[in-house]
Amino acid sequence: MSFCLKPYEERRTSAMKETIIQLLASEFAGSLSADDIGRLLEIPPSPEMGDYAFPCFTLARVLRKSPVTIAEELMKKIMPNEAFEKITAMSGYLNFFVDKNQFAASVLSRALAEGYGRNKTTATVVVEFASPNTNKPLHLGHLRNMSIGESIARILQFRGNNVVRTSINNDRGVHICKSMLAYRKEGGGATPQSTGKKSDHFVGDYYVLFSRNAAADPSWNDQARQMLRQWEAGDEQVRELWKTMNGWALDGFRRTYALFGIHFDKEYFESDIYTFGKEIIREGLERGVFFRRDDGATVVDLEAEKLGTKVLLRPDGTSVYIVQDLYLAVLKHDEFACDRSLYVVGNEQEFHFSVLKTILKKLGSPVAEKIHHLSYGMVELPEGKMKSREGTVVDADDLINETKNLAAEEVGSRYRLDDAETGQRSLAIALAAIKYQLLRVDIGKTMLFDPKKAISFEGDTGPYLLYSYARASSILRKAPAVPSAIAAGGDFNGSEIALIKQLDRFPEAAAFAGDKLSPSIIANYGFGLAQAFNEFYHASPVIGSDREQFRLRLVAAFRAVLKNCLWLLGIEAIEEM
RNA sequence: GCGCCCUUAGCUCAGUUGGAUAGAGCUACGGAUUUCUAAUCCGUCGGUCGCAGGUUCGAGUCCUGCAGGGCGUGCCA
Repeated sequence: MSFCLKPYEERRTSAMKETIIQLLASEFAGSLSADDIGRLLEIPPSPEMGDYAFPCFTLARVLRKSPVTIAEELMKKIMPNEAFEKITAMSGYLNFFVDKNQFAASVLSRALAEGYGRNKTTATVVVEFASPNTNKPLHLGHLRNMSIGESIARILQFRGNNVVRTSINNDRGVHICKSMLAYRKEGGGATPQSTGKKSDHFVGDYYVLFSRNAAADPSWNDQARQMLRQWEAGDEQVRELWKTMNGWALDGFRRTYALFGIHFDKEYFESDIYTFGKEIIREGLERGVFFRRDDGATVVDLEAEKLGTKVLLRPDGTSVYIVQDLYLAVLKHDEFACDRSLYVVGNEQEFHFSVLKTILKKLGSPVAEKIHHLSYGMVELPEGKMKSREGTVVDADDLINETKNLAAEEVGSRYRLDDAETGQRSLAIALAAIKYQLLRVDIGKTMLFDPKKAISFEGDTGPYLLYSYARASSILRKAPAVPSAIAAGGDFNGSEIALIKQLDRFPEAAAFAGDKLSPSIIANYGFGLAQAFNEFYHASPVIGSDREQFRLRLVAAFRAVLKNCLWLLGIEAIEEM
């Protein structure tokens, strides 16, 4: 099921398209709505064929005429029209050539105005992402998750929503006890401070140590389970150790979040909420949605929904994971009065979320219709899947630091800068490279991440966008003030028109990205925009040209729109590379 | 076994919800810098859109079947 926000109050299409839609809508009053026409309108394969095209094939049946005839008749009816240079009828298509002066003036004034591409819907949306386990440091998979979560949050904000960023820390359970056990047995009192290790990596090392030991001696697994029982019984020493190590893990995560440029409005902890949800269980039993099985377990029958039978409480009365998720879903809804509640979670949990949603639905909860699993695909390496046991996991901090070092080399080979400036630029470039790489692929798809290519700074990459932005900034820095109105019209060259058309498409791209909850739409649009700019840059000198005034405005508009694209991707724009 | 997802150039990916001649980046090769940042730009090479049917004036896009791959199908989280 696709997820859509409320209808848009503001015009979401391009100026050019809107003009054509209105024109055609008055011609087809009754037979075709403005929406229908908007859907049918397309961009011809080449600019020589027109700026927009309207295919007449669907009308052929209704009007009992050939598409060719319809196109020709329409052309005669519409022309002359001051908005168009000409309109031609070609093999069943009606091709529109817009008046470039009017078009350019309209696009530039809109693109330079405040709020270009935004709208005013005011829904509240909760976006939950990151949600790490506190037993090992963040890895590449978390970086995809975090990039998606932050970008989605920003896209929704940009589209007028009130966005709340949350994370649930999975800080209890047997996997947490594993690193605790290894530390207690073999840590020898070492600390992150004493070893100089980043604290979450320090914790992760003991998780690895546990895995190694448990492989040789399976009794380690029993000891971990024993420790979990002690934890649940409130054993003071175990709780103390847990507090300390969780603190280390969380401190480390927060440093990575800060480095990566994300934050949360609210963090939840599994240890706080895992015992709750009894109220939901009681309600379900009362209503006959849940029932008690012979062995004492509390279960819900989802056979009708083809989801099997789900156990909620074990025979001993302890609850399974989904109960706390039910609780948290309701908690977030009550706490933020949200209209939507999104979960950025990997696609391996699709089944879990359909169960969660179905149970809420059976309970008659309004939350059921508001939650949406934003499922994303796994990240694979050239060698295949990442496996923590085999040590093929790409660590988040390591990746950021290595990419930053490579960016610093690139910066250093071009400019003579002090360390602080080099550090700042290379971090921005590295993050742009990583985030863009992770966001350019459709979120639903499994993606391949080649660390060697991730640090490439050429072509379809984050640094390419940054570089384009820096070039535009450089022109504007060196130029006289940008005029507030177009001084020159006249003959537009191909690179100017191509760039203007690309700018005109931004509101459509932003709206579409918001509808589909898809950062890759912004990434791909932004790349196309930067490409159009770089082509313009080579073909059209700005400063000192006889079209300087107009081109300065064009560069300023480009810079503003690209800056928004970068922001929507969670990427910081820098003025100089 | 069953359910969901994926398959487009050598590689990585787009393809605006069914429209004209399927695009980009990387790789390889060849070019562009007295001029606003060459992390750029231009050109060449590269396609049975996994396979087979179907619907349609029109299919990479929708439907069915098949093949290959991934994920799930826990009283784990």
